[in-house]
Order: sequence, then structure tokens, then C-alpha cells
Amino acid sequence: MQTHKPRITLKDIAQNVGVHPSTVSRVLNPDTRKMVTKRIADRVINASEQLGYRPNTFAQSLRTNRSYTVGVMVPDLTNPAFGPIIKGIDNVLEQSGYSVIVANTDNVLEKEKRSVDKFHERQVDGLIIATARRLDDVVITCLEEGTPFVLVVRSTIEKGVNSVVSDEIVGGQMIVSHLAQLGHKKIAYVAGPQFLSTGFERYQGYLQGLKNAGLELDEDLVAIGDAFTEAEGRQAASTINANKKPFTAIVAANDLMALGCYDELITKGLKCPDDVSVVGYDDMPFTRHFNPPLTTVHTPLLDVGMQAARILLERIWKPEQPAHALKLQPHLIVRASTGIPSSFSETGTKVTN
Amino acid sequence: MQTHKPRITLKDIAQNVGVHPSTVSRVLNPDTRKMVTKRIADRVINASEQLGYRPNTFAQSLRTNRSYTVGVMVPDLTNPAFGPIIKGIDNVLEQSGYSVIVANTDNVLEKEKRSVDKFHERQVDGLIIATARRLDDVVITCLEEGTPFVLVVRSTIEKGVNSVVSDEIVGGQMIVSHLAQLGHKKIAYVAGPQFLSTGFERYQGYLQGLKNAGLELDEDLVAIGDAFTEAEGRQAASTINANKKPFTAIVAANDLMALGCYDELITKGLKCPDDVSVVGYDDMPFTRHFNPPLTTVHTPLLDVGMQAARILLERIWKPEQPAHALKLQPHLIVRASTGIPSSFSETGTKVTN
DNA sequence: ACAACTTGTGCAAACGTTTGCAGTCCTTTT
DNA sequence: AAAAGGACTGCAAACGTTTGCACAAGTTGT
Repeated sequence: MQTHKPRITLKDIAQNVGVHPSTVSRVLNPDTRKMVTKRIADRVINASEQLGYRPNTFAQSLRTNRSYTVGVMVPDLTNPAFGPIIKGIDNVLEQSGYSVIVANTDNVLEKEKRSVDKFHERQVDGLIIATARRLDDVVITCLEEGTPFVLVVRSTIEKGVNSVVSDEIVGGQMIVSHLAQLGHKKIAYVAGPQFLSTGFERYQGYLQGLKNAGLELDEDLVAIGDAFTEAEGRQAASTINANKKPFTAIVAANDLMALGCYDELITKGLKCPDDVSVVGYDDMPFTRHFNPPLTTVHTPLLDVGMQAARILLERIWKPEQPAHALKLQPHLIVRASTGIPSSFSETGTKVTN
Repeated sequence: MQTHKPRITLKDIAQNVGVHPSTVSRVLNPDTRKMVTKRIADRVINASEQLGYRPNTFAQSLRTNRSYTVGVMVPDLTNPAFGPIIKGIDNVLEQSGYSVIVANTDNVLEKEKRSVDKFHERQVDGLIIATARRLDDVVITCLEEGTPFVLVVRSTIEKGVNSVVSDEIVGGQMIVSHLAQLGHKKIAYVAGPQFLSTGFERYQGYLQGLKNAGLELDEDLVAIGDAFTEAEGRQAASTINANKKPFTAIVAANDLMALGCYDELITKGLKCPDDVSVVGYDDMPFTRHFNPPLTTVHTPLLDVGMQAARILLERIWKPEQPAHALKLQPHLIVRASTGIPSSFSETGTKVTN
């Protein structure tokens, strides 16, 4: 149907100007432009614009082994936290002429392996990985293969890998400290998967926070979810409830799980924050619109993406540099889901005296 | 640092098996495998697995002019509505061996042009466009160039282009009908940009809905926002308020703008839905957690993505097929942000009798 | 038994770049 | 004024595939 306009090649320009294709190549390539006389260069540039030249990236990549693409692996695009991250990544990469290829892995290992394979096949120049487990084969193979990559949000136990993460432990402590200050003594914890650094370290932060506040850990007030989802959050909150121990606050491992807690509280007829306070983590978009607005730890997601992209570019350009592990300072945002502890939950039943 | 393992090529396998590279190529390519004897084919396959062969996609693409990539243009990755769409796209495309390259355009024309240029340069096999304006140069050039593409969410006035959109007009009508049924007579409208099909058609649906319900349009109850954002929604709601005309409900052009309306109501000391009902559009993730839970029109975002990807694949495989304009039926989700009209807003001041 | 196919494989060109090498011409130095 | 060096440009190979064509061997039909 369409008469695809024929592709303009270096040879076409060369012919037009009366010069060799290699010369045209040199002109059009910023690094080598200075090699050719200005007079000729100008004519070449002119002709190339005239004819509407577009380099063939395949030929370029085939020759140079550089694709000017980077792969981004995320666990779940449905989680609104990842939008801003990808946006940040795209912002800085596209400025440098790189394109980003995304892959959604749904948190399944099989898919992660497939994706990273595909990325290698496509010869991406680098990888940004948001799916890392604390022990992660995929990360290890990337290390071995020498592919430049940087972890975001989730880190591994390996040292010496590039990463941009929030200081989860500090974040966890901040939360407990905030609650303790309000007067809470029985603080439950809805944990995320412990094989993820976020799940693990936030929990460590919680433990440390208890210690700092001089509070004791009650294991009946802790439940671990299998995934960072509403459903798992709700489930975990429910098992804690089932333990019949009084508590006045729940700390959830992320905002989604906190929402699950909201649901559980509602079905149990408990009001937040009047009966129990709830805290999340991530400060994903719109948390301030939740009911009640969620107290949470803010991570500058857009920044995470941008920084990760910058670090990746550096590593692509000079691979021998030592790894750069950037730890962003978290920042507690107090909203209406936390308040002073209720008499109800302190005793386990309404005070009637 | 790393000793990058040398790339295995067709020639290596050929040497190993004692056969010509072209034969190896034929074996490894499903379409041509039948051309070669099973005995040889088996040995080739064996060797290729043994050596860990990975085709060089650049060489392939250079030769065949097919990149097995598709470009996806979205206006704003921060909007949680787009996550599910991209996820849907990725799901079906990766199954067919395609990779998706995303570009975030921030709703700025300049960036859209740059992105589509980049996509062409990279010779994507197709495009999925979520940024279309009703009159859109980019779309027109894509048509002219003959690039297979499909519009999602936003359509253009052109006929005969592939698209997957929700039936916005019907959606708009459903909302008004719902409100009218509750007894609302003064229904305000916070419109989205009229140069976008979503903004325009949802407004048309509203108008039609008024007509169906036998209600009159009051232009003082309509304000148009410049973008589908909270800020613009709030601004629009504020100008309507400033008109001092009584109303009992606000229909917002999408969920984000509805959130803006929430904010405006709060600052004016009005309760939703007691004083005024609010309706959104899109049913983006977590709308049920808003305060109050938002009545909205559901669009199956994941489905939109998957269907778009399927249609795109069809067009890539047989380009001569007629365009496929898929219109999904919307579906009203009634939550707590709508209720029977208050006596307050009906009269413009509290009834004190 | 010879023509006419069919089947399987090799050959070589092509896709559009980049880049080391070598040659030409012009400037500078001694 | 001749030698030495610098600046510029052309040549050709290479990157790893795919694919039309030709050839060889085997099969079928008369």
C-alpha cells in the first residue's frame, strides 16, 4: 500500500556530495568530525539534512557492538511506585540518546531469567534492575558477564554492585520512633517478603526501632506476607488479629500492604487512627488521598530513577570505575493514619468503667 | 576486567558440525528448518546448545529490516493508569518475541516528535500510541510512513486507524444517568482538555446525558482544565464554585481531576457526598481507597494494553488488513462518592426553615 | 535408460556502518 | 631546496546474518 520511501544511506550522501562514504561517516560522527575539512563537512551536513538521512542503528550496532539501549526490569508495573522510577530513568537516558526497554516480571523468577536473556540477546548496553532478591542468580550472572547494571529499590547481599536504594533501616526506625513518641507501646508489624532487601531491612529497622524506644518485641504481633500486595497485607494483619494480643498500631512493610491493613481493620470494625494507627512505606502516588491519609516513609522515586540512570551511564562510559552504592535518606511523612493510642486497643477490649 | 566470553556465531557452529553457515541459519530459523535433513538439523541444534549460541539481533535486523521491537508512547508514567496498560502490552508482545521500548512524553508535542523519530530510527516494527491528540501530526506522519500502529485510550478524528478505546460517550452518559436517577438536577462538569478525544468525548457524553435526563445545560457549571491532573481539576472546580451557582454533583473528566475536586470541596468546607457528589473516570488503581471511595467509570486498562498489542501484531504480520477500531464497553462503578442530593447545595445555602 | 523433477546443501552477495591503513598533497623545518 | 612531518581523504575489510541461485545427488515417470 504505502510506497515506503527508500532509505537514505551514507553512500547516497557520498554520491551526492562526490566524496567517499567513509568521509561522510566521519563527518556525521561527532568524535571524528574534526578529521575532515570544514568545507567538505558543511556540504556533507547539508546534503544529509537535504536528503533526510537517518543512520541505520542496526548497522551501527553491528559494527560497534553498542546498542544505545538499556533494559529495565520491574516486578510489577501495576504498582504505581514504578511509574515514577521508569519516568526518571527515561528522562535522563533519552537525553543521552539511549532508549529504554522495559520488562515486567510479575515477581516470577522464570520471567526474570527470560527477560535478562532477552536483554543480553539484544545487547543492551546496561541494565537497571528493580527485581533483585537478596540472593539473586540473575544479578550474579550479570556480574560475571560484566554487563553494567545498577540495582534500584531492592539490593542484594553482594557488596560492590551499583545501586540506588533508600536507607530502609533508618526508615523503619523512624516509623517506630514516631509511634513511640505518640505513646504507642504495642506496635504490630506486617512484614514483606524476607528474601527481598526491602522486606528484610525494613523489618530490621523496626526491630532496631523497638530497641531504641525501649520496647520489647512480641512475636505474636508480627506476621510476614509473601508479597508486597494488598491481599498479603490484609492476610498478615488478619493473622495478627487472630493472635488476640492487644496492639495500638500496625507498621506495614509498604503502602500496598498498609491498604490491606485498612481493609482488615474495617472488617473488624476498628477505626484508623482512633483504634489503631497504621503506617506504610514508599509514599507512592496518592497516598495522601487514602482514607485516612496514610502516614508513610517517602522515597523520592523519580530521583531514584534519575540517579540510577546517571550511575549506569557512568559505568557504561567508564566500566572500570568502582561501584557506586547510593543510599538516599528517607523521610517520614506524617498524615492522618497515626495518632495517640486508644484505650481500646491497649486493653484489648473497650474500656467501660 | 571481565573476560567477555567471545560471541558464538553461525560460523562457529558450522565449523563445529562441518557444514556451511547458511545451513546452520536455516536450521535455527523455524521457517526454513524443514529444508534441511533431520540428521544434520539435529547435530546443528545440539552444537548450538552446546556452544550456547545467541543470535546477533543486529545482524538479523540489518539483513531483514525487522527489529522485533515496538515503541510505546505514553503521556505520563506517573499516572497510575498507564502502568497496567504497559503491562498488558508487554505481556502479549514478549510472548511473541517482541520487546517494548517506552517513551514518556510529558504531554509535550516536542517530545512526542522526538520520540517517534527515535522510534523510526530504531526501526521499530510498530507503535502503540497513548498520546494522540484529536488532530495529531505525529499520527498523520505515521500513517504516511506506513508504520503499523495502534492508538490506545486516546483516538484521533481520522477514520481507519487501529485503536483500542473505551466508549467515552456512553461512559459519560452513564454517569449523568446515575446521578439523575439519584435525584441530581444541577450537575457540574470539570472537563479535560478538549483537544484530546477523552476530554472531548466524555464531555459530549455528559451533554448527551443531560439531554437524556431532560436536564438543561448551565454553562456556569462547566469549566475546562488544561490537563488531566489534580491541579487542573481543582482549579476548574474552583472556578465553578466562583460562579456561585448551586449544584449538587460534579462530574470530573478523569479520576485525577476528581481528586482535585475533592481538595477543592474540602477547602470550601463541603462534604462529599453529603453536600456534593463526585464522579471520576478511568477507575485507576486504588480509587476504592480514596476518601470517599470514588464512583467512577471502569476501563479495563490491562485489557486495553493486551488487545492493542494483539491488534498491532496482526497489522505487523499482515499490513494490508483493514484497520481495527476496538471500542470497549465502559462500566459504571458506584462507590461512596455519590449519593442523593443535599438540600444544601440545591438551594445554594443551608436550608434553615 | 534417459529425461524431468525434487530435495538438500553450498556459494556469495547484500544489508549499512566504522575504522586501520595507506596514499596524496601541502606546510614547515633545516 | 630537499627532507620531514601533518592534514586530509580514499580504500577495503569487517561486523553476523539471510537468501536467491546454482549445483549435486537422488527420485520418479516413461
